[in-house]
Amino acid sequence: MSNVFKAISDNTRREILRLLREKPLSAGEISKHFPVSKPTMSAHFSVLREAGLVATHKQGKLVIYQINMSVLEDALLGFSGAIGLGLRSNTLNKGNKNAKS
Amino acid sequence: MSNVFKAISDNTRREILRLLREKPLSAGEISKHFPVSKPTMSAHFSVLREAGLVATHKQGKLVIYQINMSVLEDALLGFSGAIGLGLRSNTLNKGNKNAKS
DNA sequence: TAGATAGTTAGCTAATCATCTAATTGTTGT
DNA sequence: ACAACAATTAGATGATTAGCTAACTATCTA
Repeated sequence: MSNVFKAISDNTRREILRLLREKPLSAGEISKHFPVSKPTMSAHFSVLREAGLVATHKQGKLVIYQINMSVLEDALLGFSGAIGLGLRSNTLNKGNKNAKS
Repeated sequence: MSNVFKAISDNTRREILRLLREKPLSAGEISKHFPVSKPTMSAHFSVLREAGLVATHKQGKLVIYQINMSVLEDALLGFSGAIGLGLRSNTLNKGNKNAKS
């Protein structure tokens, strides 16, 4: 999906995904790590959500963001394959896409 | 490198890389595959070149573009690692980054 | 119910981007 | 030297983008 590449073309959004690698985080917790306004962060979240790279659920007044590894994997692997770059998914993570390590 | 992700965020540029997978091509040969003007294509080539994704050499009046697999591999693998997505380089292609298949 | 907190939406701006046409540079062949 | 061809540069334009402040919505708690 082209939206995935647009989404990860921005450094702030790549950093958001990196933070989400550890564990799901609320919008506010994520925003603390960046020197930009909350509305700007919210816009970044929208881009990531529309690309399917993150999923959300509400928890009280918090909105929890969670990374969606498979969408990222599909895009990267698909592109890598189309280009003839032989990237492979790590079999250790198969069926455990959100593994911390 | 952030420029790599910007470069591959555009569909035309991803297609250019896909064409270059087969073999090095001149600017004109590449341009034939796209419904945009030559100057626009030239601008796309600049973005790819500045990201280090392609290298060029002149051959008479032709400018030959060649894909640089290792830069792409480094960026994708680096990001994949930072995010905790366990992509690995295909060992079959080790030391043969420009392999056709 | 009122105040505080979390997050998004609305509306704006400056910068970047993809695209175009016209002009320029460089190379080859006659 | 000149015509033809390949490609880039110059310069303009409309669209998208990342950023901001202000205002709104929703939830919790005192």
